[in-house]
Amino acid sequence: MRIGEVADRAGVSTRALRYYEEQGLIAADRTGSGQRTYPESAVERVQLIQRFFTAGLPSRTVRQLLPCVDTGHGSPEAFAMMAAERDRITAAMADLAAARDALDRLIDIAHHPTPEHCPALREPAWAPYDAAVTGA
Amino acid sequence: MRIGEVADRAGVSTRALRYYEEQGLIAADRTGSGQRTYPESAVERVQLIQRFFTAGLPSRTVRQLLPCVDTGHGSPEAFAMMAAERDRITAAMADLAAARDALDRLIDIAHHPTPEHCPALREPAWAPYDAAVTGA
DNA sequence: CTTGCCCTTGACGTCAACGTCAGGTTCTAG
DNA sequence: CTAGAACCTGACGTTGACGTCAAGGGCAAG
Repeated sequence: MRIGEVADRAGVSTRALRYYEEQGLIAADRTGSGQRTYPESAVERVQLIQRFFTAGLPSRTVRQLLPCVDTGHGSPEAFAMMAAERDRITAAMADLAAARDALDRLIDIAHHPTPEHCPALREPAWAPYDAAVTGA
Repeated sequence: MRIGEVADRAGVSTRALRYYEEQGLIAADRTGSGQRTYPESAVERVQLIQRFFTAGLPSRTVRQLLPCVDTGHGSPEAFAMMAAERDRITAAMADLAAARDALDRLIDIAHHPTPEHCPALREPAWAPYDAAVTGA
């Protein structure tokens, strides 16, 4: 498969694929004339990379991760990193949930025919998170 | 309150506060000599802004959102935007969950004393998402 | 008055994952 | 053989939320 087909099937641009190669995330064979050639598995690999990028992992981290995908085992540092990223993702999900709750509250408040300028806005319904947890 | 105290209490830099003002997210009174003065409520407001930023909302969107926080009601466009952002956040949470699952699987696979180079890696356990849903 | 910390504006730097353009080569269909 | 698609490398542009440095003004303590 050449780069265009991989791009189409994986839903990314060819520029992205060349960037991935530049970052050491995918390898490509070359034809005699220098054109890249990918195996079928490249499509899935690209989609996995995309999934990690979407989750906020930087390319440097993904680069350390992918060998584990290939070999099926990882160094202790790799484990630590994976665990750390897992925790980071979990925390990010909590942050998203908090923001969505704030939005929901805002939608709810603004949607109700507010009687006398809604006192609920005075309650720090979105603020006490850090104050309560951090306890600073 | 002057800018430094707000920054400390909200857990952001003074640069960030000036940036927020520049983007029309917070207003500040000025003393005769030009120094910014904030009310107590600024701390909560900044924390709310941070929460939205963390959730991936751009400053432009937050700027459209905050008047609804202040007035307690919003235009139909504001409603549409809030709903859209809510959906985007929900989708982002799903993406995070998918990436975390992939990581968990990777951790699980790599942690087990893999017998013969783990065939589970050959199952496209992380890929079929788009393929199955998009149906392309 | 001076030391020193906090404040001001202005402007350039950063980082990541690409987008985009330029200028040239290669493959493919007719 | 020739047009045109697809590919190549190289390099600069983009975006957002700030960081950081420069050069100066303001203000309470001693």
